Amino acid sequence: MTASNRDDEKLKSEIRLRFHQLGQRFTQEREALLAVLLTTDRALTPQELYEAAQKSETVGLTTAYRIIETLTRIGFAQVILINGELRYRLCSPTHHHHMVCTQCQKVEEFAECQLEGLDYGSFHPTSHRVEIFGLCEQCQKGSS
Amino acid sequence: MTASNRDDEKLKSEIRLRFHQLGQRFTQEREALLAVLLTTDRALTPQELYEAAQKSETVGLTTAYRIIETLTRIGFAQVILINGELRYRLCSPTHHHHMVCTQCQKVEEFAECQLEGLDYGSFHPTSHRVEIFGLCEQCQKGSS
DNA sequence: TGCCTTATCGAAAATGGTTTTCAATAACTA
DNA sequence: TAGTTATTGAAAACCATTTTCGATAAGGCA
Ligand SMILES: [Mn+2]
Ligand SMILES: [Mn+2]
Ligand SMILES: [Zn+2]
Ligand SMILES: [Zn+2]
Repeated sequence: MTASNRDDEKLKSEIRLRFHQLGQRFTQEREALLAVLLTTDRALTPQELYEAAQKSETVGLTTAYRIIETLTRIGFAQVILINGELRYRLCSPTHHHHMVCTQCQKVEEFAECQLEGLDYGSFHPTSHRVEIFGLCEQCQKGSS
Repeated sequence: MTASNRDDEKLKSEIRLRFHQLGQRFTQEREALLAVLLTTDRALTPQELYEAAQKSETVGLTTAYRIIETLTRIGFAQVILINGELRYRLCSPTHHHHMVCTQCQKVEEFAECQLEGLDYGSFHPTSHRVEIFGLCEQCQKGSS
């Protein structure tokens, strides 16, 4: 099963380009970690990312933390709080929001955004976050 | 400056009632901690809650953690992720969302919710979270 | 009111996720 | 290919949160 909602090849080359612009090297370890992030639709903990990447390449947990930090900082990943845990998901850099399965941590993106016309009074908004929590199709069947 | 958006007296008695129903005692420590939460409009870290309560009553940090856990579990407080930190805010138990100042951590509630009519496809939604980040009125002036 | 049961408190220790350190290594450039 | 320098990862440090457990106090009841 391939990850949905994103154009993975496009995203991958965008990330490579950005890394290059920032003078970052494209190491085997980063390649392996990024491959994991590109082929999952779940939001992962750093530990999970580390374990998954381990299957194809020897990577350190520290390196998993580092790539998460970098990707999040430059806007290619987002943190999501699910069941009290911080998890990370590769994201397309366009504006979108998330449907989050609280059972398997699958994250589906959706683009509709209803927040534009709202009245915020004297508050000056700069960004926002919308998360729909629930059960994905698979998890509805599994645990009816 | 008193906390906005909530009817603090009403909220306080609701919490007392709920605590009583659960067989929880209303100790001096909880009184002091709750007083802090009721009189601030900021989302606090456990450490900040502890320090603020300390001014009127001797409280342990552990107790601050415990009341946050309890209030969150029974729906009278919510966790918000601000600048990478988990912060907690007393909340009215009615459905609402948040405008969050990323500078002073002030949280204003708003009730409008545009998410009802959306099409979630095969995803089964159970709850959602909407957060508007930005600058409150004070912080706009202060750091122009 | 005073007693008794038991929830609660908090200091200290344990836990565990995340960050820092630093010497060895590998990626890019010329 | 050689040289420069970003990157790696094991180990240590860090620090927020949880657990432990003996002492304390809340609150129901006689
Ligand atoms: Mn996304
Ligand atoms: Mn609220
Ligand atoms: Zn699921
Ligand atoms: Zn502010």
